Amino acid sequence: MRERLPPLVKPATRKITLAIDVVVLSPRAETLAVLLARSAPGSRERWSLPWDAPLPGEAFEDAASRITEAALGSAPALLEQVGAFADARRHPGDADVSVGVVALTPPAELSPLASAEWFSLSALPPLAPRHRAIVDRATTVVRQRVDQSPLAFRLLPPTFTLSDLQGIYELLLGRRLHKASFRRALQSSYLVEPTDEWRSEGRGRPAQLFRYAPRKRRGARRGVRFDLFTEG
Amino acid sequence: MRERLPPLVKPATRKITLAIDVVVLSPRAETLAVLLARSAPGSRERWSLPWDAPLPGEAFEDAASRITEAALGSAPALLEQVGAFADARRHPGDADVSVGVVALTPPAELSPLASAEWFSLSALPPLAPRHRAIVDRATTVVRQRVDQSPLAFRLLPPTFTLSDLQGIYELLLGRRLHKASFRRALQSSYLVEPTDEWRSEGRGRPAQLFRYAPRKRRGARRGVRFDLFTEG
DNA sequence: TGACATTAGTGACAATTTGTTACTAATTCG
DNA sequence: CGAATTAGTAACAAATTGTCACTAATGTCA
Repeated sequence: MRERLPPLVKPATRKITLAIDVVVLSPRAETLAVLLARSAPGSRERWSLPWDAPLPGEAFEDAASRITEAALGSAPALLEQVGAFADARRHPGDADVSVGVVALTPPAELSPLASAEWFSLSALPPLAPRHRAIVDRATTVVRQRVDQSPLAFRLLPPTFTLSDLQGIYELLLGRRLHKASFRRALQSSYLVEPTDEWRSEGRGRPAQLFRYAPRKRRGARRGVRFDLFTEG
Repeated sequence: MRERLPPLVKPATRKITLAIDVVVLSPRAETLAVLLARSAPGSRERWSLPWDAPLPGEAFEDAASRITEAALGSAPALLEQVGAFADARRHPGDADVSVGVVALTPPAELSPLASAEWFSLSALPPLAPRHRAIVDRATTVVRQRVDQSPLAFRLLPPTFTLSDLQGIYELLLGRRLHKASFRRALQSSYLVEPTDEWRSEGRGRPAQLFRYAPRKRRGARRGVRFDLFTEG
């Protein structure tokens, strides 16, 4: 019904190519690992993040889930967008713009598909510059969100010991935590509940298994922390 | 020199349109205000976020700065990307994908350009659904970053009183803060330094003016806070 | 002029949270 | 069996944070 008038602001006329690039993270052998896909022969780098163009009408998260499944064999436990990337840095498929997504998945019993392999975050092979930037951004985002969202629980099986959980936090934060303090904080957060199962892991006292089961909490309401530039 | 071989993974072939949509925020009359641009006659909504397609080769931040300047008359003090948006929600220019950017600017003495106007965040006019989503995301991002990055200082003039600063934090956090605690925390953060100027603001004791001048700090190294789902 | 309202800035103490030590418990290994 | 190993916790010390009550410097107005 409404008339078509020339807009004051010019509409977006330029067409560009878009890729979804996924950083799949999983704990593996005491470190965080990234899933990389073998590149086509003749590519400049031998490995790349799993990526693809979104299908028409497909949401970013759906595309990221599909891409992860194609490389890993199963869907990830959590997806989160980490931003759009368009700097001059080269993309393996020469996409003009990339949307970076981080995917978390618990340690897999199964291997990834033949064309993909896990690499420790601290020992990545050469990647296309834009992929390198997306990996860096993804790890930063994960570290920042670790105590505002239940990320850590997505990197564990449905039941886990408190030592397992602490290990994930140490992996993500990159530093050791104190056992008693960690458990006390967890206690007062009402995020987990005990199951009646115990797991005997080789030697030492068996550990009780817990599950992620967040309950209502009295809001904390603290003052400002000015956690600016926390270095060292 | 390297040969061109057909890649295993299909390259991104589909072309799409891209817009940069900017949420310009500024404190205004005791609340946070957003800068909106008057829409072209015949548009479905009368107001929209300032937006445009990026120029060829132009970085997101540069585009956002240019777009802000076109609506506000001056460049913003800080820009931060808040993510890519591609859900079915309608964009005023029918862009397939939007990159949302939040821009912060101190309270302006000057009015924005004739085609733009400030609206309180709590009383926005109807916006295209995708713009609405970008505004919501931008405010969430700003609230989350407020104590990890010097956002608050970008919403103030170069010199300001500690009461001004506390007011910005209260605006951003949406709750009152305690004066003595706020100042003590600020003290130990080494983020501001006093000038030798004082400002008399109507009645009451004059306040000393400070400037943002972050200095080195011993890293805090706290344990995990599990600040999950802090509600109420 | 001088009381008082108003805003800035701070000292001191209480309440709470966090860091740490040192213990007890339950298991495997030899 | 005792030593080694991992889980789990009590108790205290140290640090941080919440709060109150105060002092300071101005404008207002009878």
